[in-house]
Amino acid sequence: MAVASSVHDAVRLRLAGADQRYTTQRRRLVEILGRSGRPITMPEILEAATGLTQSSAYRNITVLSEVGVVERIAGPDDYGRFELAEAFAGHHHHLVCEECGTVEDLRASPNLERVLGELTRLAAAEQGYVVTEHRLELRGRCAACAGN
Amino acid sequence: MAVASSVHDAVRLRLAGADQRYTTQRRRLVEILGRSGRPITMPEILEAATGLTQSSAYRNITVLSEVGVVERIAGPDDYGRFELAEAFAGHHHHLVCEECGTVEDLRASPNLERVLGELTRLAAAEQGYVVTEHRLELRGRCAACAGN
DNA sequence: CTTTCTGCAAACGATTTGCAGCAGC
DNA sequence: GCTGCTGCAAATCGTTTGCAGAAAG
Repeated sequence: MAVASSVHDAVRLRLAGADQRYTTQRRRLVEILGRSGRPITMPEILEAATGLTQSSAYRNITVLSEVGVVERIAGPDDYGRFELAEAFAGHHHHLVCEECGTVEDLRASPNLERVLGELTRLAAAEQGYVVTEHRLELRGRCAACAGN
Repeated sequence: MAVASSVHDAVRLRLAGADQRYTTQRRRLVEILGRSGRPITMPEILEAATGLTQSSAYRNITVLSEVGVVERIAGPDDYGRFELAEAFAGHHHHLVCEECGTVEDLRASPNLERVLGELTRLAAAEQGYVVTEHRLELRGRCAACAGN
């Protein structure tokens, strides 16, 4: 399943706004992240596409982060995980397998999200917080590991 | 506010179960983490108590993690953050300030917890996960930074 | 006393960066 | 063509580890 060209257009636009170019390598990164459907590590990114240099991949991930196209999250191990930002991948949460370390996406129903958003805003307000985003992390065993 | 001696007793017990000793330095770490009321970085830990060596502090944090007394979470920057595990600090969530990077604790209302429980059940059902724990991360501006 | 800690200094590994040549616009 | 990107190799920095002396039980 390829990434929609509208996504590429939007990315190009964001990059242009920061005087950045949408190069072959950056396009490939967006493709890989968009296809994976879950946050992936740098080793996984490099494995998914030959021809990417590690240092340049890091540099480009950084640039894409700065223009709000990519988000970096911290996994259970030493590796950072990268995914398309919510504006491109949609709002979702994460399931972290404590056994194999994989991180999966989870989409919640609009109903639950609405209640969640409201309650979090309320709770945080008690401590003077202005909440801009919420992210839920569920830890446990993924289907594959729970079967063992 | 000092850490209750019952906590120290429980920690000593857990350590003893792994053939580990409850040394002065480990006790001091538990004190610091227990008093902070929020996850703190290694620099903050070392600043909070003179006489702690960095390498030993890391080693002891690792040991305390292994026996389930300390938990390590990833903050917005390069530093890991450490806190007492839920068994000692109670169930709570995190507020991450996008401006200053500080991480605060947030205790949720029963209402909010109920919604989280529902999301958890949903995840388990849809993707075959066995969820053991949930953690909510709210991003935004802390009271100090929102005032600016 | 024995085993586990501690401190020091050196090692590690993910990520970053300087520099010279290449590619987008 | 100018400017910004790429690849390479070296640097950075939080964290880990080896080893010899100190402390817990």
